[in-house]
Amino acid sequence: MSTKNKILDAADVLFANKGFNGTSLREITSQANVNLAAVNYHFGSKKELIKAVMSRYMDELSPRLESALSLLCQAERKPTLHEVFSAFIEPLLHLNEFKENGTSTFLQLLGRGYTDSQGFLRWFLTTQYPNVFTNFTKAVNIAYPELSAEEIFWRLHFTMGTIVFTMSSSEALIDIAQNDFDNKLDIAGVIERVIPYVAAGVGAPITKIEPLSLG
Amino acid sequence: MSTKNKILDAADVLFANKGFNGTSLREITSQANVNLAAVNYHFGSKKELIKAVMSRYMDELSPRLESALSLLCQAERKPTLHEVFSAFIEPLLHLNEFKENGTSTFLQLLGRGYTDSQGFLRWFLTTQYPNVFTNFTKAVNIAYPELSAEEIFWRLHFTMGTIVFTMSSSEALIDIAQNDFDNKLDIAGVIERVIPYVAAGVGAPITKIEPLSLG
DNA sequence: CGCTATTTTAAACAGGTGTTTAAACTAGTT
DNA sequence: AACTAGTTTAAACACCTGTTTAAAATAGCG
Repeated sequence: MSTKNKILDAADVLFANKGFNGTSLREITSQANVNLAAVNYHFGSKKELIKAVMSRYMDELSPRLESALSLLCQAERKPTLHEVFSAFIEPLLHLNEFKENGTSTFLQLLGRGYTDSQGFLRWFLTTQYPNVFTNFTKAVNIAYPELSAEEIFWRLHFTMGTIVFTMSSSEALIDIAQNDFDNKLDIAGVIERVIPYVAAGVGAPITKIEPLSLG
Repeated sequence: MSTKNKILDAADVLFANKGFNGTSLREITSQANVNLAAVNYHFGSKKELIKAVMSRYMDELSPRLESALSLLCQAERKPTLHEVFSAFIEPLLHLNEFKENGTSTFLQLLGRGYTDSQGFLRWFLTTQYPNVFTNFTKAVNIAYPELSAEEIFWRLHFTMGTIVFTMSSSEALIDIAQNDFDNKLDIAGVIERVIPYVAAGVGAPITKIEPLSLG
């Protein structure tokens, strides 16, 4: 395997588990059995390495997601919200084929990206892969036309939060759940559970926003 | 103001904005106009300072939340999920009185705590303030008795994710929303919007979990 | 005042960070 | 075999990290 890929693989799991700030280049290079300077030689800087790790996933995910959502939008029958969110399952689980546990690390990394590094990764994703957001918005708009653009904006970000946050701590949560409820489950099981939740959340009836009464 | 409080105030906003790992003691102490060694003198270590910052909020929040939820549980009429989540509003907004911008920083800090520092803060909160979780579970159980304990567990963590994640990036989101939709809003407005979402999510109909079909 | 206990201060500590350098090594090509 | 371009290597760079030290300053009290 090439040095570049060895670095990407090691950085992937370390970033997911310890965050971008929490992972040093020395940890990455020693995990990858590679010289320290190799990161700067092949990627230029740590920041560029972070981008490369994310791009590896996004380049695989983005087109699959786009086609799944546009298929849904072009269908005769209006899709349900549940179907819109289910459209994410196949592209996400496909990441597992091209890399073991790809789904979980990708979603963990996404969560890291939102909280670490003061949002530079959010900037990177929204500018480099804007289609993912616009396609998603379109699909939701078809499934629930009464929702205003602003409501969609907020509810989609709530959904991002639910997914990303859940997945970034999914290992710990699965551990707790298996202890407390004696019920075996994995990432796919968590996804099965979260979809009805976010579908119902996005599909919540529209409530007029009024000033808070703190009775 | 005492040195201890000057440090707590400075650490509060810096931790919220840049994360625990991303904030150095030198940033904190220079922001607080205090000598570097003061942190270790008054708190012992950076880790203890983090705990102190969180405890300041939790000690204020926990009893208010407990009484609000138990009031709801003891009422004759069965509460709705919307009411259960609304019970959080007053205790959360009360944090604003006891410290300026208290609400926003607290939820941001909560978000940091889940992703930074490999979950030591989650351990701290669940062991030091377990009532918050059990009371919440009880209230949801009354409002939606058909939900199994395991389903409640998952949906409450989904809700945590929604809230915490949204609030930890609330500033950025509010900025975007104001640009795109020309609609002034603040933290309270976001809370107004997120409650119908999470109430609908937790109240989603129960779906039999089956093995995924990836057709 | 003088004594004590608490607090503040500047300096140093040992170790970790991302990045750069220049020399060594490894193919591939003529 | 000799030259070249690409890659790897160990060492050093300058800077930042949390923590500790011992001296200086401050406050509280008899």
